[in-house]
Amino acid sequence: MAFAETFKALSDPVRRQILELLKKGPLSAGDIGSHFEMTGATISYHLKILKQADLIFESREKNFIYYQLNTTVLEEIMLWISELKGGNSDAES
Amino acid sequence: MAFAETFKALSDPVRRQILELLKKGPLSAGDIGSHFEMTGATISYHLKILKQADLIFESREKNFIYYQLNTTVLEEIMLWISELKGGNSDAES
DNA sequence: GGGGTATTTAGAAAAAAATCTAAATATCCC
DNA sequence: GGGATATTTAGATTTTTTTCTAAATACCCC
Repeated sequence: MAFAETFKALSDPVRRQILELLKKGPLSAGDIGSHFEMTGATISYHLKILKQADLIFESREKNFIYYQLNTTVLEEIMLWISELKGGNSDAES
Repeated sequence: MAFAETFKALSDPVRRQILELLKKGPLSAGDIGSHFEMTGATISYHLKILKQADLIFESREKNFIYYQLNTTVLEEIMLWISELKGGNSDAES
């Protein structure tokens, strides 16, 4: 159940910002890092969390690793929130 | 910007479960606590986080404090996720 | 008012997460 | 192969979060 993992991954501002950066297209770890005031190691840590949550995936090319958004998991989150908003749990009248 | 707060609040499994309990209707702090293996103080802590994130609100009655879901903030989260999925940031063709 | 129940607050302890530095891999390209 | 660049891993430290116990509030009802 990677569900909890996804929520955890989304809870950090840096990681959300990374996702927003990737919205515009794939970026290398270095490119991503250049947007933040932290070491590459820390960025790598955040990328690992996002990867484990299935929110991003990587593709290797030349000497770089490019990361891109994986939106499929976001559907699940949307569904959960939607059901929370939706009201009663089983059915409606 | 309570946005980050909301994500943080949603990142904890206990708090998500509390929200799910409240989906069925208002509950007192004690009622909520009876669903978990933790002290009332800890439940109170989680309720405070949820309250600060505007995910729940309380109404006092008799000797009890009843909590209920506030779904308005969830819209914002949905929107954010939706835009992340949606692709380009400003508009569509 | 005063005992009783419900909940919160304060403060400390334990657990988890974020960050750094230094070193390790991995891959490119000459 | 070997130096150069990109990224990750390991381990330690700092910060944040979760949890507990004990005490404090708050409110009810006799």
